[in-house]
Amino acid sequence: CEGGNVKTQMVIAAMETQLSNGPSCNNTTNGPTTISNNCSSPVESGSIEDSKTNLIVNYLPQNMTQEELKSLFGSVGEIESCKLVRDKITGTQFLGRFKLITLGTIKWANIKELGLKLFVLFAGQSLGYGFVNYVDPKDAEKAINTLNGLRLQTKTIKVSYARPSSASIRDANLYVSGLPKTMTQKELEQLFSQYGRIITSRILVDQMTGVSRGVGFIRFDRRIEAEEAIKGLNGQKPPGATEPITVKFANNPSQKTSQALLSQLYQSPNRRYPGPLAQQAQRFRLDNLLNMAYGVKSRFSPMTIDGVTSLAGINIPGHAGTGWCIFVYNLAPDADESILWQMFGPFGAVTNVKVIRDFNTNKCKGFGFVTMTNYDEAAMAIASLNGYRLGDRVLQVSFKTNKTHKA
DNA sequence: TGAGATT
Repeated sequence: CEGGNVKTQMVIAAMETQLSNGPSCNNTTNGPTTISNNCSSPVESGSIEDSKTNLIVNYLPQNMTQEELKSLFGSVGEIESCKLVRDKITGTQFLGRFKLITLGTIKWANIKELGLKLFVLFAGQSLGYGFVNYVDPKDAEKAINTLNGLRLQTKTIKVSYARPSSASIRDANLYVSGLPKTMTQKELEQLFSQYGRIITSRILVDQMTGVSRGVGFIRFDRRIEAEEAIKGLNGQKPPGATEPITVKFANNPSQKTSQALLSQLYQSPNRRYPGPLAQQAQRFRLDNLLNMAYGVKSRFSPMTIDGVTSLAGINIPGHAGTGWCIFVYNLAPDADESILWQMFGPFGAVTNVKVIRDFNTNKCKGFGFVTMTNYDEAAMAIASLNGYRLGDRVLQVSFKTNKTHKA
């Protein structure tokens, strides 16, 4: 993770499993027969004896590794243990005959400069905080004195004693909406401070105008304080406000979006486009995700943030007004339109396909175009079909760019 | 509904 690039390690692990009572492999199932959650409860750690040696370090730079953290804090004294907290496995679910393992925070990622929107799972990436447990309490104290407030890249790290982990200090983050646009962060804190100790607060602003979006976050020290603030402030009008505010617990992003992922994957094209390739389409998605998750070298190319940013220099993908134009490269000389319909149809509405042929031989020149109506379906088709082996060829599939326009 | 404060 160097040079400020956004690294996305994995997108999702989707693992095909042979369930003992599951359908056979060539049986088309249209949906989950069983949904189960195998989330194990987190192991709580920390103890009284650690309270003078164990530190929590917040606001670490995104790309800082555990080794770097250890190196930095090791300069103060001998470290008993050190851990950078990273995104982790969040759940296991069954999707028909597929076992779906979600390995982190799943988000729609907007790649604004490319006009792309991708469904990406951020797994294994730093959550921006960590723990350092010293052997000697004196070193812990020294680390607070010398490293708290240290500037690292764009961040100012915070070093403080970690409390023994317990449920009472977890999930104390609140989402607040309906705030008056004129309300400042300080006023927001004043409003909430009556319910407990505020750790952090934030008001979201419009990126263009800098004007408040009327939405903010309040992180309390303790869960119970957050609960009391919801009771006291949800549906209430702040002083001087004309509208009531909404106060609720902030999303646990990975959980919420896992559901979105499930419905996304389960949005089976089978019903609309019956046929042998329809089943493959879903299979492609899962295989593709599996490969991305495990870094398996295979016929599929992971479509990660990195994969996209590596395309920097290519202009906004081709939106022709009538739909999203997709460039398909490395088709065989005898390829025809029907193969494009078959491959892309299962992913959604296809309005046009074209194989580019040599004028004299009438053989395919190795590439073609597909136009799809809906962005999300086009993106999913690209993510799934890029790297797909068709016969003895590995296809390259991407949004059409200006570079290929003349062809 | 952002970054990232309880492993």
